[in-house]
Amino acid sequence: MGRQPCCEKVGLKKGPWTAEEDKKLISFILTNGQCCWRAVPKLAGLLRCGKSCRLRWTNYLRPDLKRGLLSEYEEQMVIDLHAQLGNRWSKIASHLPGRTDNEIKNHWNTHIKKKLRKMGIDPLTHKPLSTAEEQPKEQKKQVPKVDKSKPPETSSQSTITKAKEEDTSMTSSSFDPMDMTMNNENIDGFCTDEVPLIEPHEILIPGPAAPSTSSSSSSSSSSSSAHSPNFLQQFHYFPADFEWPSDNNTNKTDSNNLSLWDTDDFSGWDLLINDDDSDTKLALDSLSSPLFQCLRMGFDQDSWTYPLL
DNA sequence: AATCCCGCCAACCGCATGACT
DNA sequence: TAGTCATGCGGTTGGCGGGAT
Repeated sequence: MGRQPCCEKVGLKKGPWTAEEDKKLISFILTNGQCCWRAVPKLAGLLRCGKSCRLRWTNYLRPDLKRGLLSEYEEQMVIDLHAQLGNRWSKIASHLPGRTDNEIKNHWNTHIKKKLRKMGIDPLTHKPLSTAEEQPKEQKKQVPKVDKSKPPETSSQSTITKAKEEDTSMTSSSFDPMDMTMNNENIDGFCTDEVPLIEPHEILIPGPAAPSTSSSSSSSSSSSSAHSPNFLQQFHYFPADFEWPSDNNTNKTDSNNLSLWDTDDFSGWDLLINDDDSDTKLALDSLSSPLFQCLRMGFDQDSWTYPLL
């Protein structure tokens, strides 16, 4: 009856992930795509349960993640969406490309709540604190899961969520997170800080096309070892005259490094890959590494998954 | 310099839901 | 159809780092 158990609980590792584990997981996902999390730890050689792997990937390792603080615009988005949706973080996150529910939830609890209180707004009801405090506690509860069609009413007019009558429908509304991604580029203060845990050169991608890299793995989770500049260039993935992005808005120490995380998300790669420059296109078309197969085939920004190879 | 306190956030836990046998 | 499992979600926790004393 049923399926096999997800994982043997015995002997599985818990707690913070090491750089070595991250590398294994990234390599595996980039090679095989996201499927069957139960099998991932076994196949990737990890002593973790699939759930842990999934969380680590979705919350921290996904290349399309934005890192760093939320911009004011994003914060406003979160506030507006929270007013409509309550604590449905995944729904809120789905409107903020590159942000995870966990990240938004944390940000809400640590920053936005305080901010709203300071402004005299109750973060639960989104109403002025004086009146909100008169509300019975029960009414302060978030939207019951069973009644998703009736988001809580708010006194404030939301500029964003008006177009999002039904929260669960991303397709029917005129609100388009991809549009937002584009709009963000014009917004002052939009945070593009990327803080990769692992330097890309440390990622091992199995397969004949993947050049062997020196896996100078360190047991410490955040230390990065010295490595040669423009590591991808060594692999002949890019034309020699390809212009490498400068490192203005990252906090990396070595400005010669190119990080896969230098771009906000994969739309940046898409631009690169769809470059009209035929030489570049030709060079990119000849790529055969699993990583670039992923990139060529297009990162699915709707499901936020990589295509299966 | 040592200790304490507090905020942040990655990761875990438990539950709900849907898929599978 | 019932039992079991995979996955996703939201709430909570615990470790770490930085500031205060």
